[in-house]
Amino acid sequence: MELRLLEYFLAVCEYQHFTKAAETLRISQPTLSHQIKLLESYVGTPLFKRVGRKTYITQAGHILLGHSQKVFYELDQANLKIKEIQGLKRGKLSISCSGNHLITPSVISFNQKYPEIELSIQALTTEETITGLLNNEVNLGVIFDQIQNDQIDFSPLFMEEFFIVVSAQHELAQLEAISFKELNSIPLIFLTQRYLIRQFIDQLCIQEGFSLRPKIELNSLDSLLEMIQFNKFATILPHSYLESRNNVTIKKIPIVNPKPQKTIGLVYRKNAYKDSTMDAFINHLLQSYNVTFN
Amino acid sequence: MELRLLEYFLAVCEYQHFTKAAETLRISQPTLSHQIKLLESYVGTPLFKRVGRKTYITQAGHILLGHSQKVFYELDQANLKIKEIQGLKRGKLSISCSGNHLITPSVISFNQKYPEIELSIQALTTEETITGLLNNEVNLGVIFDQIQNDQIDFSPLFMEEFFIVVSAQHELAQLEAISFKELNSIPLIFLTQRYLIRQFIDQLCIQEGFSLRPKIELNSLDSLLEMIQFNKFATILPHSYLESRNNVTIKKIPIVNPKPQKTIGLVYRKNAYKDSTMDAFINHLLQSYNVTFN
DNA sequence: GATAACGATAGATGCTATCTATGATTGAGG
DNA sequence: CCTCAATCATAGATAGCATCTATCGTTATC
Repeated sequence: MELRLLEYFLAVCEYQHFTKAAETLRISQPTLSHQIKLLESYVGTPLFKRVGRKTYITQAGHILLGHSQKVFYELDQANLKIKEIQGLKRGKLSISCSGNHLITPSVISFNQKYPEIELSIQALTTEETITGLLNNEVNLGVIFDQIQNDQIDFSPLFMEEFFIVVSAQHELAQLEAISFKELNSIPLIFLTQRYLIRQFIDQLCIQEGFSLRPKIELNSLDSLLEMIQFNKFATILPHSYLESRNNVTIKKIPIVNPKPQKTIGLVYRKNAYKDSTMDAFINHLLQSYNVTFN
Repeated sequence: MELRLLEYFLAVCEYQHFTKAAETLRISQPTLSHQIKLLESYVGTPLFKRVGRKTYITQAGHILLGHSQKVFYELDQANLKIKEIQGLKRGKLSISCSGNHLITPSVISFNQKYPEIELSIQALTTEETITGLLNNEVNLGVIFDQIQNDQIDFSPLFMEEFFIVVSAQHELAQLEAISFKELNSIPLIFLTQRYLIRQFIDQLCIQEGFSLRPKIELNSLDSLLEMIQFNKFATILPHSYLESRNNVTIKKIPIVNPKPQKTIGLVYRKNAYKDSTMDAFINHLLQSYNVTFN
């Protein structure tokens, strides 16, 4: 049975008159009669009582009428909601990032602009983000670069710089800058090797001819920051994270020669259809960091 | 947009696989691809994300999925209810009769047999019943005969006999029978001339050479019965009514020579489609009165 | 790098919704 | 009682579209 038949049916119900209904439907009266007959054969019972010049709806007709109206209501609703998505009045987006701090400001401004769009943000490792993207569990990722996967598109957002971080009472607190090599002799706490930040710094150390030996390894930036407060250790943290935790009791010291920095970028599935929700968020992020966007 | 497209869409959603969906739908894969594309052009946005060998549902697809399921639910419900009507598990019937007493026993037994069918019964004059039938406000009527309307079908149910009725203390209370002519000399109360019973008796009187002059005219059988209790008057009432008001304080006396009687019959619109509800009630009535039914 | 899996595309075909013309029935008016 | 207009049903022709088979392009997998 087809929707067209139900449309015809509703028109006949409205006018209780085949000829008038056919006119409004812009079809010929024989066609309408024929199609209603077809519908009646589908439901197995007459829907109208044709007596003389008048047409009445039968019991079965009344029942079908009610449910047909609901059918069209559902279709209208679906249409409306889809249009809302296209107009950014509705939507969902699942974002994965290597540290919430990377996108927190953008997320807030995006939500102010499009308050009806639901954002789900989770901090995951770069690896987890990629598998999430490939399994379609995640729409977007924000990660450090170095991705070599031809399924994934990468767009640079900004350059992340890494600082030595100590408490204000630490012996190094007054230094203007620290050269990279000095890391070899400073008592450090740092992230575990699962983290791309750690891997990145480790690699730089090898290039500089030594290897990093943190006194303590932890698996969250927040834990590192907390440990710093005991005045004993230094650690290395990304600039954007320090911005998000504007903490006066700590001191950040630039590292020089070489300056460790890394591109932060947006990743999503290559060739994937970007619905308007995703498109809007991507553009918003690029705009936030003054990246030219297409 | 057609329901077929939604069926195809649901199948693809279920399997997330065009070829498998096409197989269960018993159509070819190219047809399915083509039809889904058509649906996507109708809703104005992709419903599936085809990436490599895998197929994912888009946001818009999810929305359409939910509403499509509701659409099919509504259609199922309509179908179910219509089938229930045909199986007499559901239904409505509007009945008009010249006195509820004519069908009370049948109505009760019908309700016991088909408790889910709603009956609306109203006592109206024969004339009102006929216009009700013609205006489609009433499905069935039970009336005294004499109907001359080629729009209406008449099926006899039983023969109604009319009795002289007096209180047990009335001076005529002991008579075995009264001849029709004696009505001329008995102080009577009777229905107004709007009633077919009255018209019928009036006509018989004229045939017998006199005219009826009731001392009081009333417009309900119950009022007549009440008046009788004052021992002063006699009245004429139909047998079926007296059966329904089994009142020991009154006495019914047969009228003879001629015996006034009248066929009670079932009326409904000629050529009208009789749905199963109506058919069941008609057959039930005919059976109740041992009339052969077709 | 060959192969299998899978969806998209192209062109042919058959079903069916649609049309016009006409018939049948009904109701209103002279 | 007859005629005419209104209304829905029927019949046959036609055109549009869903469907098919054959084939291509791309993507994983061994």
